[in-house]
Amino acid sequence: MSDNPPDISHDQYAVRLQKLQELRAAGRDPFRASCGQTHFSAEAVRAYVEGQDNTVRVQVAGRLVVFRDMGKSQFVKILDQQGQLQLYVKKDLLGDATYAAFKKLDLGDFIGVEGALFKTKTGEITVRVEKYTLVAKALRPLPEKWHGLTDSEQVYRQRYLDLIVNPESRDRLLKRSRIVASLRRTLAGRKFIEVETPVLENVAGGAAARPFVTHHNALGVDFFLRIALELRLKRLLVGGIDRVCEIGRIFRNEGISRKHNPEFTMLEVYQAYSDFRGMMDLIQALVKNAAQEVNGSLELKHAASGQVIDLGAPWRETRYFDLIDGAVGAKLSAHRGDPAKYRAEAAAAAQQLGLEIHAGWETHEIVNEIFSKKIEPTLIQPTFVTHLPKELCPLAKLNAEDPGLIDVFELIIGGMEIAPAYSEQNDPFVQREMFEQQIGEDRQKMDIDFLIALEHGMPPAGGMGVGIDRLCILLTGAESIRDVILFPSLRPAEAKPS
RNA sequence: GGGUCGAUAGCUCAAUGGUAGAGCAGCGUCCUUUUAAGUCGUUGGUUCCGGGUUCGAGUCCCGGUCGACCCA
Repeated sequence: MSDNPPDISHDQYAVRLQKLQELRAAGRDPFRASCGQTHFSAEAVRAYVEGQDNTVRVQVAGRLVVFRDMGKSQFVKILDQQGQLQLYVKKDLLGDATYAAFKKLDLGDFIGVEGALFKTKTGEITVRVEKYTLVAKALRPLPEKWHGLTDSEQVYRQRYLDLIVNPESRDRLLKRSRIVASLRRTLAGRKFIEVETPVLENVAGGAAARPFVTHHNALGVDFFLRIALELRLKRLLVGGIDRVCEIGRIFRNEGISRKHNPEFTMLEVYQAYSDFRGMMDLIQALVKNAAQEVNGSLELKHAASGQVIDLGAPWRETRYFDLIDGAVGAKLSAHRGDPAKYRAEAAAAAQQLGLEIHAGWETHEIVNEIFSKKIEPTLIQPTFVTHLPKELCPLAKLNAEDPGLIDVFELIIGGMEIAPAYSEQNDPFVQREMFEQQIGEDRQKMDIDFLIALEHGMPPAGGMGVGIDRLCILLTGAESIRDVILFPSLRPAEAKPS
């Protein structure tokens, strides 16, 4: 009579689609259902009263991720934002028809259940299911439950799958959220006002980096995506907001690496009447509170070096040129007064250390190459590097004793730059001169309005930038910035038919 | 931008230049306290894409795409 139906048993999408159509034919659309939820998974486990099986009732919901089917009963697990929770489903509790329908569910489906808590003979707190509702059907199968998803490309492009099957990935997301919340609490406790300033700017200033360019159609002008928060926040200091901060996305049109993503998150803080030394106190509070919040400890394992980073010990403070002289093994800094000699000695020292230097580099760039290649990676314990050469930042105050240096620190932890801080330059004449030296003749790059703001008077201030992504790498033990950024920048995927 | 490595079933991985396999998932069976549950059976492949060498290519060569790592 009729043809045999095609064998779809190998096609998991087709099998699931057929089940969905059968449900709809029976008048049940799982995408229209909803359910109650009294507890998340971890809350349900905590709600259990020891020795009091079947007394505490809960409604829980989540995605089915484990089936252990024993015929007339089965243990299954659902996953919600707090983790997994085991459910026990029995035929004689649900009745034949309902139990048969439950057995047709697929891994990945979302269900809501109602029942009482009990403890199994192996000691796992479990919900004895009395009622269930399928609330969303999954048409595609989950990745493998034991190994999870390992293909890094799929992890980044389909982060939702990574979050479902790799618990450490979900943990990192949760930790990042708590780190940021902790930073906000610490700042609020010190009376900082959090603001939001524009991402689209006419002049991309406050740092040395290539910006992204975009276009505004109605105005007919190009905008730059911001490369720093600094110049906007300092205008707010001028405007009388004495302690101001912003946690914001910034964009730098530069290379991608384990420590760099084109868009990343920066915390910048500005505190009037303070200076870079005041920022030392603040950053220690920010980092220690966040570490305590997320790890319950001030000790961190630094995977790359095997060392234990002790945030509780006094943080080392050292001068930039002391580190340089130490790495070079000679008094390189003694030649700073003699430009030709200084350059020759710096180049010789860099070459001796096996560094490649470029003919066009300024002397301070050669010296900083020594710093970033030979010194920074060795600074595992928290280290404030102070008294940097002024060329490295045109927005900081010059040192009173040595105007070739600036009143700043660079905080290094785990071989990574975590936070630079300055005594902020508020002399409009010096600031204009520093800008001119930095950008030369290119008036387009000069933020004139910022200079006007300074002429209205800006209080002395300490300012600091904290790379949130890098702080998260440090505090979560991640190997790459892509592990702490949910959707890292990638090339477009080849269009694949589904 | 350069170098090295990688891409095989939905996922995790095998496969001397000679019939593309396993585990999980799926499908069918047994099992009412399991812990990567177990048990018996079973389906499933554009080997990333395009060329080339060869009697024969997942494997060798060339080009490309995407990713990882290192370097700039």
